Amino acid sequence: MKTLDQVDGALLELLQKDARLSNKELAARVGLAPSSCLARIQRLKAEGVLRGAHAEVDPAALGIGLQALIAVQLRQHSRAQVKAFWKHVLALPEVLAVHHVAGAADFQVHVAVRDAHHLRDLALDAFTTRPEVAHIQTSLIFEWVRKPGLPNYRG
Amino acid sequence: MKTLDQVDGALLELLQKDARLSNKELAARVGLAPSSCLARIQRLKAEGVLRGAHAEVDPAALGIGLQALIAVQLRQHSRAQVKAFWKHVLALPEVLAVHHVAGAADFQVHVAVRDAHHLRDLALDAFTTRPEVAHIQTSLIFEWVRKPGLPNYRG
DNA sequence: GGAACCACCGAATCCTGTTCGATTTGATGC
DNA sequence: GCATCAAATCGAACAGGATTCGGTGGTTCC
Repeated sequence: MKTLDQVDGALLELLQKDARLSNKELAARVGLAPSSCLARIQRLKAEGVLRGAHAEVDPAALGIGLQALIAVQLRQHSRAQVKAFWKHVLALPEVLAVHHVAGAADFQVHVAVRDAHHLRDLALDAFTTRPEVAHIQTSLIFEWVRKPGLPNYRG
Repeated sequence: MKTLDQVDGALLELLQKDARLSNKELAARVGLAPSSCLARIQRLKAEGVLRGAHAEVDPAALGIGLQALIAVQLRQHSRAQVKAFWKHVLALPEVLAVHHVAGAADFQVHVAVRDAHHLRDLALDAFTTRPEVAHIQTSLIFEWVRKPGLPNYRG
């Protein structure tokens, strides 16, 4: 992977803010001809720097009434248990994100559910009953924000 | 906001997987004419269901060597303190996401930093020294995944 | 100095996005 | 059952963007 220059950084920043910008618009913003801009973006994709783009949707519109963070402690920390739990939890439709962490808990799982009833069922059926799970602690999410884009420590 | 039908759901799902799909392609996938498809998408945007699209970028390419979850406990839970902390933390470039939760901690903050040194400085300078912060606990992230797209509890 | 290389540009072509009027579909009221 | 209205869809036409390609300028390395 070649190192990124200022223009690459600017392109990535723009696309992280709005992935639907046209190539022409992008080119104008960074001061490049559309053809050159396109070449850059194709290179970034080929190198794996640009991994894709995802639309952001209003959770309420999809019937999601509440979200929670579930901190999970496993009984053992064997590779097999970690892998099994990881795979299981990723397959659940309610799960938005999974973090495997070092700390008080082993996993932090972000889930989106219809309502409190749904959350209880999920916690009981998909977490507590799992053999590798020792203990869980559920935290209701009042509000959350994800900043679009990563910080750039190169440019 | 009007209720979403099957086609709306399919469009949202497709766009959450790949926000750069062309209108023509989208139309073909859901079995609509491009013009009708465009009208749908404009309606979804106008209603606030479709909020935007963001590119996904390889963290390593931007010089991000490690990430962490920081659980924060405030001294008091006054509205003023919560708001002050929220605003402060959102302004930090290292912060990817903030969750205001009900549970053992008051906030869960997801941060991305260059290295362990950078993380220590961040914890000390931007968290521990804050007057409203009583206690923090940092968990290193080994690995994490965000599933693209929300579950749809309507369709 | 010269040759190879790289990124860039601008024009030409092809394709897509978008608009608009006509048509169909479905619901409502008589 | 039939007429009426509103909403959604379609297809054609126009405008504009995406993509390709040959040529140019600058840089590096013999």
